[in-house]
Amino acid sequence: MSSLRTGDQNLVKQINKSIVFHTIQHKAPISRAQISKETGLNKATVSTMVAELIEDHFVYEIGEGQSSGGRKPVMLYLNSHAGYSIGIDLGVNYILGVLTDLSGNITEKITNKLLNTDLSYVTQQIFSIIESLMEKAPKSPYGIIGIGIGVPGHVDPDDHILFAPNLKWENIDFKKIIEEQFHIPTKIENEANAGAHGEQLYGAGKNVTNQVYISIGVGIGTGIIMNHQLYKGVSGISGEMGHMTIDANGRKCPCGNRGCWELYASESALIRSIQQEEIMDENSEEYLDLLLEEAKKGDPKVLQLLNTQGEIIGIGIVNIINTFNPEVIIIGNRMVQFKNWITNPIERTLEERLSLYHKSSTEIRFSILGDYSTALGASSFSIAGFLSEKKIIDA
Amino acid sequence: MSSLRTGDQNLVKQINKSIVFHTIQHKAPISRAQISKETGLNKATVSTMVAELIEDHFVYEIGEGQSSGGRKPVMLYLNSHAGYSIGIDLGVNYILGVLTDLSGNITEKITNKLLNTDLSYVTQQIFSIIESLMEKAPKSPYGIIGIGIGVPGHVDPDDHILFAPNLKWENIDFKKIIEEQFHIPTKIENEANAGAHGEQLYGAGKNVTNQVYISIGVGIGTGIIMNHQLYKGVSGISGEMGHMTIDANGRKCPCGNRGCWELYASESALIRSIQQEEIMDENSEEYLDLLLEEAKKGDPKVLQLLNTQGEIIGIGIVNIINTFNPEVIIIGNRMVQFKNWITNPIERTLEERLSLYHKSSTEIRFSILGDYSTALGASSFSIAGFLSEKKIIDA
DNA sequence: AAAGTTTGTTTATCGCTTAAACTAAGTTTA
DNA sequence: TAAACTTAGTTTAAGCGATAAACAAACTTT
Repeated sequence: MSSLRTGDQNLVKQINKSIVFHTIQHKAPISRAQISKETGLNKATVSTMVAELIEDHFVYEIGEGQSSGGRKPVMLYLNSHAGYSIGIDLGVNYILGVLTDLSGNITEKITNKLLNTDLSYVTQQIFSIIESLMEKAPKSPYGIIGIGIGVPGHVDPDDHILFAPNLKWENIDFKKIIEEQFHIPTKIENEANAGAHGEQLYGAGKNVTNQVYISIGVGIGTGIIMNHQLYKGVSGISGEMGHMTIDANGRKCPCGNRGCWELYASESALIRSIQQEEIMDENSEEYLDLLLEEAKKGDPKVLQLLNTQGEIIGIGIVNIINTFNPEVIIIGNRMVQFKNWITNPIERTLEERLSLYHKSSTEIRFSILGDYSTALGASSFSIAGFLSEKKIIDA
Repeated sequence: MSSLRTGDQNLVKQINKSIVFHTIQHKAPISRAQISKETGLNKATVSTMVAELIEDHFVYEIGEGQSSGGRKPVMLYLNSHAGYSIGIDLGVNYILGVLTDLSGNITEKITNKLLNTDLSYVTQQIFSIIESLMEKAPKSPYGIIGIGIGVPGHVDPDDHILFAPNLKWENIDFKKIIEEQFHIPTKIENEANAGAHGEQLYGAGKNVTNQVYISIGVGIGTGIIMNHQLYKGVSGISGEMGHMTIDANGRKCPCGNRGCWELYASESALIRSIQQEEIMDENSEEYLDLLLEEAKKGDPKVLQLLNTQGEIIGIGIVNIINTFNPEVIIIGNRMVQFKNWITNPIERTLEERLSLYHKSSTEIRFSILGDYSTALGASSFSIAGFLSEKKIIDA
C-alpha cells in the first residue's frame, strides 16, 4: 500500500525527459522551441533534456528547418536505430520472428514451421531464429536490447507459462530458458495480449484509449487495453473471453464451461461446420485455404457458412461492448482473411442487438498489422522495458 | 497526447503530501517518525507535510504514544470531522440519503419512499433530503464539501444522465440542477459504479486491487474496479454486463439484445418464476419479502427456485471471471438477502464451469455495506473530489 | 544597414528533498 | 541516581531541477 513511489527531483526529471522523448517520437521532426511550446516546459529544460537524449544516442539533430522570420530551428529526430529488439510469435505450428528498430519498424523476419510442440524441439527452433536475427542486426549503440515472445497460453505476472493447452505445455519458465542462453532481458506474454499491444502502438489501435483486441484463430483470445495500458487480472489470466458462455446449455468445452463463444466462433468451429455441411473432404490443414477460394468464387453454401460465422462473432462482440464500452474493437489473427464476408453479418448483429447508446460509441476494425500483430507487440514489450530502464519512459 | 502534466516541485510536494496523508489515513494513530520509516520520506519532509496538514485541519495530534526506549512519539490522527459529505442512493421507488464524515462514517441517514419518478417530484424530494442532512451536519472547518448521487442509469463523463430506463429519464443534467440549488460541488454516478466504489473503500473490497461489483436488483448492473480505480468506458457506459448474452437464442430484451443475463438472474426474473410456479398470488411489491419468509420456513419449491437462481447467477459470474480474472467479485443490492440460499449453487456452478487456473484465483463475497453501498460510494466520490482539489490526494 | 523575429543558451533564483547535526525527552545500565 | 544509550522531532546547509529573464546567435523584413 504505502510502497508508493515518493516524489523527488529525480522523478521530476524523469517525467519531463519522458515527455520530451514522447513529443519527439510523435511529432518529429521538431525543434527545441516547438517542444517547449507544445509541452509547456521551459526552453532551458527542453534544451537540457535534449542534450542528454542526444548524448545517449536516442535523438539526433537533422539539420535546419524553415525559418519563420527569425533564426532557423534545429530539427530533432528520434534515433530509431539506437538499438534493436527481437519479437517472436510462437504459434501452434509455426514460429514467426522479427527484428525491429526502436520504433517498431521490421528490419528482418524469419518464419519456421513447427513439426511438433515438444519443449526441447521448440526451444531449439526459437534459439535458432533468435541467433539468425541477432546476426542480421545492424551495428548500433545498444545492440539487441531485448526479446519478447508471444505464446498461446496463460502467462502469469512472473512471465511463467502456466498452461498452453494447444502446445500441451504446463508451468514452463521460458523466460529463464531464453535469458540463460542469450543473457538478454526477455519478456513472455500471452499471444492475444501481445497482439493487442502491437495494434495499440503500431496498428489499428493507434491513439485509441480503450480497446479490445480479439484474436480469432484455433481458439479465441482477447487482449484488453484500458487507458493505453494492457490489463491483466490478478494472476495474469484475464481476457479469456473466448470462454464466455453464450449458450448456457450449450456444448461442453474442454475448459470446463458450457456453450463457450469460441466453440461457435473460432476457426475450429468454422472447420467443424464445413465437415458437417460436407462442403469439402480435404484434410483439415488445408480447409481454410480452400474455404477462402470457394468464398472468392461465390459458392452460396460457403457464403452462408461465413454469414453465420459473422453473426456468432457479432454476438460475442455485443457482450464485449456491453462490458467495456470501448472506443474500438480490433479483430485479429487468421479470421481476418474472411473480413469481406463476415463484416456485414457482424455489423448487422450489432445493429440488431446493441442498445441505442452503445451503437454509436464503438467502432469495429480489423487488424492492420496482419500476421505481425503478435510479434510486433512482443517486440514492443521489450522495447518498453529497455526504455523504462533507461528512465526515458515511465515504468 | 502531449497534454501530459509536466513535472515540477509542486508536483513532487503534492505526491509526497498525498503519501503522508494516505499513510496517516490507513495507519493512524502513527507518529512522524513511523511515517518516515514506512514511506521512505525524510523526517524533515514528513514534519513539513504534517505541519501543513494540521494547519489545514486534516490531521491532529492525539497526545503521546508508548516510548520504545527513547522520547515518546506524538501520535497523529486523521481529522475525519474537517468536513462532511452527502451521499444519495436514488432508487426507482426510494431515496436513501446519508451524511458522512471524511472517512465515510455515517452520521445521519434519511430514507423516503418515491411515489412516482417524475423529474420535478423526484427533484423536490432530493432537495428536501439534502436540506435535512445539511441542517443536521455538525459545525466543521469546511462544512458540506460535496454531494454525490448514485442513479440507476447511464451517466456520461460530464455527469449527464443519458438514460435511466426505470425512471423513464433521458438526457438530464442533474448535476446542474443540484449545483444551482445548493452551490456545492456535485457528482452523479451510475448506481452500480457507486456501489462498487463504496465497497472498494469501506466494504468487501478493501485492499482489493481488481474487483467487480454486481448489483442484482430489478436489473443487473456491474461496477468494474481495476487497479483500485473505477473503469468507465469511452462514454461512461461500461459495466452493462446485465445485458451480456448467456443464451444466444433466448428471449428478446428491451435493450435490443437476446438472452441477456438479467432476464434470468435479476430480481425481476425471480418474481417471474414465482408467478409461473404459482407459489404465491400476492401483489408483486411484496413478493420478495414473502419469498424470503418461505425460504426461511424451508418451502421446497422456493428453495428449488432459489437454487436455480443461484446457478444462473453463477453462469454470469463465470463469464465475468473469464473476462477479468479479478481477485474478488462482490454481489450487492437486494439479492443479498437470499445469500444463504444462493451461495452454494453459485459456488457449485463455478466449481463446475471454471477452468482449473481460474478456480483458485477469484473469491466471491457479498456486500457488507448492505443498503448503503451506493450512498456511501456516492459520498466517497465527492470526498475524493474535495481532497483532490485541496491537493491532498492525486487527481 | 537597421529593426524586428525567432531559436537556443546562460544566469540567477526559488522551492523542494535530504543528510547531518542538533535538541528534546524518554529508558536502561551500573 | 547519574551516566550512557535510544528514539522523536526540528534546524541547517547543501544539492538539484525548473523557471524567468537576460542574452547571444542567426535569420527575415523594411
